[in-house]
Amino acid sequence: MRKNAVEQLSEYLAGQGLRSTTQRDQILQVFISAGRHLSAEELYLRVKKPHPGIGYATVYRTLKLLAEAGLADERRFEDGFTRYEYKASDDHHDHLICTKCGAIIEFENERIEALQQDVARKNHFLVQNHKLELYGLCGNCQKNR
Amino acid sequence: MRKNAVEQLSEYLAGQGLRSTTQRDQILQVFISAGRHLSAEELYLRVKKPHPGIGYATVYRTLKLLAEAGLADERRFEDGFTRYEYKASDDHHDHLICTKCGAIIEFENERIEALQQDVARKNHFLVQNHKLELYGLCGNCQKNR
DNA sequence: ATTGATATTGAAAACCATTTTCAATACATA
DNA sequence: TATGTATTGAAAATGGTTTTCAATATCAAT
Repeated sequence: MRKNAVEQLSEYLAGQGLRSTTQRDQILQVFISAGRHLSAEELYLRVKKPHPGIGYATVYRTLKLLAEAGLADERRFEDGFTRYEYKASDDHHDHLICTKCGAIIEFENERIEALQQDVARKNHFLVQNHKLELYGLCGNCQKNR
Repeated sequence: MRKNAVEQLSEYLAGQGLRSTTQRDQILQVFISAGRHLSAEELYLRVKKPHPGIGYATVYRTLKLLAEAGLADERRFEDGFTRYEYKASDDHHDHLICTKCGAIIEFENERIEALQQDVARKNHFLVQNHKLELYGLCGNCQKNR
């Protein structure tokens, strides 16, 4: 876990006139130490164990907050619910998603990113954000089909 | 409208042991003649005018059917609902989406697609499908900000 | 420290796009 | 033309997410 993630949240909150709370800090810590691509419910279940008092709604609210604060990325794959992942300051990555077993593999590719910028430029478009997902079969699922 | 879209649907239905119905044909025709990236509700409203008897659920059901039949692509952008677009046999394209005015610009880029295949290959992954969306500001919205 | 204003919380209810249910109807095969 | 069943429309249900609301906690000012 990044040393100052909790601080980073505090700063964001202070800057917005919002308040630091123990729940927010606790949720953030569990979020960071948990695996990637968690849904709100998955995080809720993990948070419940060490902090049984925390409610469902607070987890939802905190995840949105973390996204606003730049500490999390919000992603909607095709499985019906929103997943969040902890966002290190500068890494951007995309996803390979197995349609059979649900495995999610991350990748980065600068050349693709560069070509995206070309496309945007040609269309007088200013990119703030992007999303690239390749759906298909992972190595394992190709064998065991 | 492609000459034989209705036929194409009929063939799919027959092949699956399903039935052709006037509603399905009517919805398909409105779907094709309407603009792209329609939500179920938007299509429902357009279908209502010439065919007031058709119900909401039937539009939903037919859109899923068209997707299964290969006549439509189902896409979830970040605005909360599923959008469909008529799928010509072989074109694949991706999207630039304006976060301010909601405009959707389509583009194709073979070099990006080729690089995607490279990434997949390196990860022993077999791509069935992909999705690339660039979110940002369109030319107009950059000016009028 | 104490107070006061108000942001936040947990639980339950509300939301809302989408799906399902169900009785009535329409399609396709014999 | 009759028969079995897929399909329909309307309404209810579903399910992830958001909102409501009274109780509580935070923080700035005292």
